[in-house]
Amino acid sequence: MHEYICPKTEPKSEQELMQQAASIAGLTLGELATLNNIQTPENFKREKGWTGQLIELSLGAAAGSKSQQDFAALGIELKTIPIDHSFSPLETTYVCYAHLTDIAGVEWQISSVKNKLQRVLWVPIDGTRTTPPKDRVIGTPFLWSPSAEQEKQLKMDWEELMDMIALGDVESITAKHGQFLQIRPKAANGQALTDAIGKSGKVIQTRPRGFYLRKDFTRQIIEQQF
DNA sequence: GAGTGATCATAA
DNA sequence: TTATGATCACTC
Repeated sequence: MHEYICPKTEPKSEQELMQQAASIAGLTLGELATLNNIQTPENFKREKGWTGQLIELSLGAAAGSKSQQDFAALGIELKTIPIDHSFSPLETTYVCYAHLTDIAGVEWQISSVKNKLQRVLWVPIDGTRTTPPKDRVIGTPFLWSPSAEQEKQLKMDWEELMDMIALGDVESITAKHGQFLQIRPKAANGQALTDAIGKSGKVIQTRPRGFYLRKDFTRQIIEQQF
């Protein structure tokens, strides 16, 4: 176990990334923030993505919003996941933005959902709401790839949801669809609109959506680690 | 209490 | 506006 040192560049190998990841396990978010010279918010009512960005910074991920994996050169995506004391996920996990137009011919194999989830470095973090951010403890990060069974489950949900979008049924999709992968609104507020396919192929305006992993799915991933 | 739908910050 | 990082908070 080596001591945590702020990265200056992106990790060049999986081994380098994993060693860096292991070095933050056991630290609190407050300690890690201090080591990186940033302030820890009192709560996440406003800066909801703060944890994820702190971990990205700590592991040397290139900043910015790119529709690529966090460590593109290594083909690895970074995700933090809030868990309780029984290692159970407290929140669903955002995967990616859902495109609602020009989706004809898009297949699972080339979908951004599969692309993002191919190899994920999960960083479990104690996310009990009663624990202030600075006292939340980082767990042991681990690398995961979907098993054949898990990928099949995701593919089925994805195909069902994409079919509905393609057929102009976006507006009837709710978070109840999909057993493991769901679609929910993803926007700055309820007023945001984007183009989508409507009935009879007409272009309509609707609220932007994103793909999310249900807690049942992420719980499987975490459990298979222990 | 769980889960869905709503919302916050930031970059390009 | 799209997309990244997610959690909040209301309803059931």
